[in-house]
Amino acid sequence: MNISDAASACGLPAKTIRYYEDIGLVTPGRLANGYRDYGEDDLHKLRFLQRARGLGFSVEDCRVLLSLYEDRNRASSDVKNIAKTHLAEIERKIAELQSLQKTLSHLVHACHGDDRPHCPIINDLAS
Amino acid sequence: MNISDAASACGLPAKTIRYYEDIGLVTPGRLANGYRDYGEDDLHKLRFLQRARGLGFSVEDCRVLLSLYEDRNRASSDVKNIAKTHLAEIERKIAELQSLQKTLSHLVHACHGDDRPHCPIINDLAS
DNA sequence: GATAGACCTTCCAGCAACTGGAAGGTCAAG
DNA sequence: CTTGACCTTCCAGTTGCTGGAAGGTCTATC
Repeated sequence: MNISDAASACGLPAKTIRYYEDIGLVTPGRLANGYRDYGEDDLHKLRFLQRARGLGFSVEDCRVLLSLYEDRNRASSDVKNIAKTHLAEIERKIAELQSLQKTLSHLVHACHGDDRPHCPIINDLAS
Repeated sequence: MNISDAASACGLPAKTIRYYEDIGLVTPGRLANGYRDYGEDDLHKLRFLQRARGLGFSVEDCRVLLSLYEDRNRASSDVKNIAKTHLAEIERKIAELQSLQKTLSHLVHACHGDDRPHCPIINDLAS
């Protein structure tokens, strides 16, 4: 299966699939003409990556998760630890963004938004 | 005032201040020896940038906000629009992260996290 | 006057995770 | 035999810095 069919099969752009090969995540075979040739195993890995990236795991986390995915003797605790760390990071980011949201929505509500120069947002930034 | 004093005065690293000069945000004068020389105006702008970046505005938004800050004939609606757009983006990100958080916390709770290979997290990613 | 150490300068490279585009090879259809 | 749609590699750009190298300058001390 060539790269554009693999792309539609896993939901990743061809460019991204080539990039994943560059960084050693999924290395397909090659046909005589030099074209990449994706087999079932490759497709499974690409779908796995698509899902893991969709859950916000870093590419380096994905590399480790992929090796655990392929390791029949893995310890589920290794997977869980990566996920827990990632979850904690997400929760940290949510809190950070909620704090920004609070500040910004106060400021936005306080600003008249007319054609006059007076602006609580600018005043806050300048303070 | 030289760059490291300006840095302590505005809370930005010297490297960042130089970078802001590179991209044309704050351009201080120069002394005879070539050293940058920050005046009060420069410091006000740097503090403004530090605050605006802290609220998550992009550098390009900051560029516009800075010009509005300096424009005594600005319309507050221009400021408000930028802030509203940014706020909407933050709210979008919060929603996205909360969705990830929900999925991930389900998966993390479902995983025993022991030394056996069975793992709902991996199974979900592979599905 | 020499020297050490703490500044300052510029420029180049790298981070994450792609994405766009150029230049050129290959293949299937009409 | 040409057209168009693939494929290949490689290079550059994105965002917002950050680290480091190589070298100039300033101040204090000996």
